[in-house]
Amino acid sequence: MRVRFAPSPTGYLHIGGVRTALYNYLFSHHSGGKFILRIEDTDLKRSEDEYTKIILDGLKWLGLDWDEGPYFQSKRMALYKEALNYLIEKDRVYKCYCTPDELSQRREEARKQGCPPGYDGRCRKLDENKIKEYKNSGRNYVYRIKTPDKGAVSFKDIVKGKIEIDTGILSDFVLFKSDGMPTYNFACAVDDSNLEITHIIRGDDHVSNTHKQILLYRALDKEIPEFAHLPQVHGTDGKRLSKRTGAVSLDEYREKGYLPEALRNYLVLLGWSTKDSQQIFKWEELKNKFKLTRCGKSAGVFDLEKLNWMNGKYIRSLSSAEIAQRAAGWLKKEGLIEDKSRIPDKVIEAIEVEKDKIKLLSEIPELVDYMIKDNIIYQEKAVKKRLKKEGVRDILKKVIDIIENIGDFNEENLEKAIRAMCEETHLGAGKIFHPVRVAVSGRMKGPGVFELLRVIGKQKTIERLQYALDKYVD
RNA sequence: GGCGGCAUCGUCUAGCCAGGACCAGGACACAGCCCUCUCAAGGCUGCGACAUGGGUUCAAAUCCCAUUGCCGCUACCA
Repeated sequence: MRVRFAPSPTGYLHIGGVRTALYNYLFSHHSGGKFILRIEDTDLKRSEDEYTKIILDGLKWLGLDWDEGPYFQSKRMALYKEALNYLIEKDRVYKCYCTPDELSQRREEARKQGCPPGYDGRCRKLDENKIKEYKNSGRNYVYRIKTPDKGAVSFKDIVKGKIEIDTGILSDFVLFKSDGMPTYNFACAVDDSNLEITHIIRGDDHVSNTHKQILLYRALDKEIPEFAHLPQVHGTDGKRLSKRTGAVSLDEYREKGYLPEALRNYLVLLGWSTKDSQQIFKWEELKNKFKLTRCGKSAGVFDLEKLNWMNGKYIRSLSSAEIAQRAAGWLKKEGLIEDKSRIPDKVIEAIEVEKDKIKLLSEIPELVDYMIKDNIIYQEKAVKKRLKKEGVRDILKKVIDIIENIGDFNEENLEKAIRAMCEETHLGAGKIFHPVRVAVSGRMKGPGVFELLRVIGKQKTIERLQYALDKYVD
């Protein structure tokens, strides 16, 4: 089995496209087939090498390595011309001299009268004089295919089932543009047949192209592959995912700190499921379990909340050292580490105690920076609520005293000593823990106080307690 | 306008093909409780859906028809 992913290099890798690529990858790996990459860059105006690089990088990052390619349509012109010549020989195409202006004018008129707006086929039978006249007036021409007037084109889609249309409504569409480039449908059909693609898995915005392409396979006397049309990915507005309703490019997710394995897992469930609605899959497991026949038919809304949950779930399953490694870029950017390849234990410890809270790699720095950096910011609200209270002065003083005289500065000793202080002073644990947390971190939220103190260290803990005492406590 | 496709909790979905065990199951989100020094995480409970109308049948989420809504295509874009 041979499948392909065929994006056009238009600037970024669309997240919906990524899901298509994923399904292709999974399908081919499920059955030991080949996953082929083809870049559809026939629209020269919009294609750039830089855009191609974005696609390749993105796929690699996600672990969707291809077995063949990338093939570039712009470099396969000989193939399309050859195919065109075959059709000319067989008299299955003709030159059309109509200008774009004429065409759009006629289209408009047809629509007004409620007729199908397709090409009326008037250049199919031009006499010699007319052709001469057109040539002399310097008109350009395109090649159109002669579509059958009667009959039906039908195919059995793996996800949608049988889809049939009347060929009568298919007008003679363009194969070669006047700039000498093949159209999408033509290049696509020629390539898919040349690359011996057995299963075409793509978005369902291509269903209506399929009939045209089948006509082309027939005209070319080529074997028709299987088709599987995946429902679209929509934004929260129910429309096609757009920048308005959320991030559409893979890079944006990458930059926010989503794990590739989490993104994959989320994406695979957007349109596919197992009988028992399993949520979390190991990569290998996914390759085994994925089946096109279990894909849904209706469009799905991209739900960022669920992605966030899943990302957190995946992050929690990693060791703190691994998390730190993966977050190295963000840590460095915020000045928490100097060298991406050598992450200090302190940073890993800080991540360890805040691990359960991480949803995105990019938010790690703000979660742990106060445990690592020297200067911290005391949040106004926290100070007011926990430090500007009666009795806090005595409590903090006592805590400093305890810590100074503690044996080993570890969680057990700390807890034992401070709990003992609770008993002694008849104060509830919160009465002591809360001010201490704010005094050493400047915040009301964070890890348990004892692990917090351990990570900060004895020296710094005492300094901060003293500082808070001097500066904030009445 | 024409043609095609789709329709189960707010969202992703299971169930539909082979009608009954479905007063519709799971997951995210939300609410409450438990745990607890805070925030999370985790556990438990709750809230919440078969688009509408007809039919077929002893029995319909499931089969048929119609309606509605949404999406896509209708280009010398891909």
